[in-house]
Amino acid sequence: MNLAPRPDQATDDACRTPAGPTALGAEEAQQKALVFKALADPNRLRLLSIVKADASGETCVCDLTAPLDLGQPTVSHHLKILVEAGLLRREKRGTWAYYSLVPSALDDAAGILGDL
Amino acid sequence: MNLAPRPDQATDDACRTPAGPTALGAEEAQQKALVFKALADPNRLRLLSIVKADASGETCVCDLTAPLDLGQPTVSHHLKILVEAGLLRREKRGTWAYYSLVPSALDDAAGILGDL
DNA sequence: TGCTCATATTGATGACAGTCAATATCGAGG
DNA sequence: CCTCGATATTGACTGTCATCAATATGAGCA
Repeated sequence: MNLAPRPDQATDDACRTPAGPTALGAEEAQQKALVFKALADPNRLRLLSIVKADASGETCVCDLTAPLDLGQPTVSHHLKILVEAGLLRREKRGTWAYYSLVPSALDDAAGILGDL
Repeated sequence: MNLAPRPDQATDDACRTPAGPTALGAEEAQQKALVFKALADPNRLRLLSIVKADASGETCVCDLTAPLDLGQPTVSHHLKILVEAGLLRREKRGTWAYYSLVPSALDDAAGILGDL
C-alpha cells in the first residue's frame, strides 16, 4: 500500500503513521463502544431522559412503560441494558423497582469523546 | 397501572409524571440516537481516534486500512457511516481520499449527553 | 488508448438487536 | 396459604449490521 508519491503531500512518512502511539487499541475501543451501544437506541435515550427529568431522582418502571409506546417486557429489557452499561442504577423496594441515574456516568461517556 | 399506593412514597401525582415536559420526544430521540449508532462500533471509534491523532489533521484511507484488521471495503463502509453521521469530512484529491474530523462534532455529541 | 492503483459500491452471508406473547418470580395483603 | 399485582425472564421472530469477495469507478500515467 502507498508506495507511489502522493499528489498533494510530502513523500516522507508524516502521513504514513501506522497507528499513532496515541490511537485507540482494539480492546479499549471495544470497551468504550459498549456505552455507545447502550446509547444508540432512541427508546433508551428517552428512558434516560425521563429518569433524569424526574424531580425525585428515582423513577418507577410503571412510569417508564406508558410514555414509551412499548410493552413492559421490552422496557424491562432496555432498562437492563442501561444498567449493565453502568448508566442506570436499580433499586427494588417491595414490589416496585426504582431506577436512577448513576452519578457522572453520562459525563464519563461524554469524556470518552473528548479524549478519543 | 399504578393505582395502589406505593410502599415508600407519597401517593400524589409527583411520581406519576406521564412524560415530563422536559423529556425527550420520539423524533428527537431518534435523531440523537443516530450519532451514537455511528459511535457504537469499536472499529469506528478507532478510525475516529486515528484521524484525530494524526498530526496533519487529514488521514488517507490507505493509512486507515492497515491498523484495523479489516478489508478495504469494510473500512470504506465505516468511513461512509461516520461521514453521514456528520463526524468526519471527506476530501478527495486525485486518486487519494483524505478524511478529517468535523470541528466540534464530537463536542456536539458529548453535549447531547449533557442536556438529555 | 489502455493500464494501474486507490477507493467506492454491490451482493451475499452470518451475527446481533429490538420487539412481543407467554411465563416465571416475588413481595404484599387478605 | 392463596391470590394479586409489579417486574423480570424466556423463546421466537424480524430486521438491521458488520464483514467479505467481487466488481465498478475514476484519476494518473505510459
